Amino acid sequence: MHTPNDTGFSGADPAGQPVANTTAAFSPLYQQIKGFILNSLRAGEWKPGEAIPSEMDLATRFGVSQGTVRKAIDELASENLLIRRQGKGTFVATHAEQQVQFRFLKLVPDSGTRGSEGPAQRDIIECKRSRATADVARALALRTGDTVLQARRVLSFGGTPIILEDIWLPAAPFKGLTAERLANYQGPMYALFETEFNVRMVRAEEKIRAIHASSVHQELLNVKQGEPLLSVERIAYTYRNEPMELRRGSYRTETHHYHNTLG
Amino acid sequence: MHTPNDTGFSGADPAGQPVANTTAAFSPLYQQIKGFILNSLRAGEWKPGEAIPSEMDLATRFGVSQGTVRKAIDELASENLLIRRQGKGTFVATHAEQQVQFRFLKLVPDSGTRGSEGPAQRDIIECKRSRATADVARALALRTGDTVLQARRVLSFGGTPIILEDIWLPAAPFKGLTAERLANYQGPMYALFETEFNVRMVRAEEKIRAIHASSVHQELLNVKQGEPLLSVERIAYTYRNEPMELRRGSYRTETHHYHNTLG
DNA sequence: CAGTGGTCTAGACCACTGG
DNA sequence: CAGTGGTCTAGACCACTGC
Repeated sequence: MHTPNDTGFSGADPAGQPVANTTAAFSPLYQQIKGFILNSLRAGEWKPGEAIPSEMDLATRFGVSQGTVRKAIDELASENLLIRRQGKGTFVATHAEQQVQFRFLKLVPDSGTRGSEGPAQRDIIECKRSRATADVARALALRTGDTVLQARRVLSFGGTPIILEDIWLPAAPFKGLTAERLANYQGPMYALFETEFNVRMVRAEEKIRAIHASSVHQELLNVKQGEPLLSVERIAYTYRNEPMELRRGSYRTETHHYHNTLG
Repeated sequence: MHTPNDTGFSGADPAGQPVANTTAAFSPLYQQIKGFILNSLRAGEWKPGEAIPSEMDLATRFGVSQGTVRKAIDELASENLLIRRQGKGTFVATHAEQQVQFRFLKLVPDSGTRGSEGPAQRDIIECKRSRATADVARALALRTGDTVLQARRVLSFGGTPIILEDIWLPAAPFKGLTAERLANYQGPMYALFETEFNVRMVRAEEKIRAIHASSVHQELLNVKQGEPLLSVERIAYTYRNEPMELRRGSYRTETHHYHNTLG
């Protein structure tokens, strides 16, 4: 890395020594740069919302050309980990931005543009410590019986309760999280996780099913038992690809729908 | 385009004459190159599965450097319109590939890897010409009463019927499509559209809801009336962003789920 | 071996932001 | 105005494919 060869390029190991590309898998320089940047992000060297060093700065630091750093940043930006702003710099992505608000909430009003009714009303029903059941433990890569934080909330749009969510979090990284903190925080929950607990969600997987409304749904979503609901189970992952949140949502879909784009 | 300036670069209009970047919106060269390639794709100049000219070829053709063509192709490849194969060339993407089989079918078996049960069994229930209702017309950018092709089919996995789909197509581009053609074709439906009708689907929007099973579902999906089903309404678009297919699916989700990744 | 896409460099200039 | 990201070039060499 610090001793790039002048006669073109060849494979180099992460320690920076150029090596013959014999048995080792070929790894482009920019992938290695990308790895270094990713490690800095994981280590919290640059906080969400902050600017990272300029491309030229990183280029001289790594002993490569600007174009190579650029390609590394390009990929991280396309993965929504960094945000480029011409003339200003490159910034660590954060959930505390308007633009990102709806990347993880796919339920939208039927006819129109989302946000027409303003942000959702959020009501925390409960928040308690409990023990992970087998399925919760598996989802969060914990062991059965490990302590977890469990929260339940209702999201309402235009005064109508639409979403019931049960959320499980591993207790250790979220030490100190209380119902009050959750209830009083203005803004996306993932933004709170970032600022208060240094946990950044970067990706999530959702499994969607159709279910019958239960008595719990009847009570909290004001819907008749037996009515069809969308069941959305989400597992959210951090920089390190660690599962950090399990979320089971029940969505009413009479006036809203889950929107997805296939590309 | 054919007269690039030596002293760096500046804006150039689509006709190829360098212009001062005064009031006109600045458009990078590679975006214009991308536009030219896209137009060739739309015109069917290169068919799905075929190779497009090499980067160097296109570069000399457009009078730009290889890197500029490369950036244009990069974007088209990231949009799944082109596929790069090192050492071989760049190819027009096609639905007749294993890799693309499941980009538009998000329903997967609950526990394991998909395809474990092999490809789905497809049974065409009916295929007829009809008139577009108001909502179908709106979805396909037609006028109410325009002729459409309407098909209904059931997809079964492991012998169990799981999906009921109703499909609407504008009659004009699909002239000659019959139930036999649909029933006898092996492979994805979108591959048939490509090869037989020169219609390539590149993107789709889906709206997902939970609904009650009707008597039709009871009959064709072997599910009790009132059971919850996933309702998936899809509008698929072509190169030109024209809506070309409306598809209303009903998914059983006892053993399968709709899978989605949030990035 | 030639031809393709893939990586990398050095340097130039453009567009945008903010002091 | 300086500093940042964004575009573009010319040329070099590497990795891969297939004849």
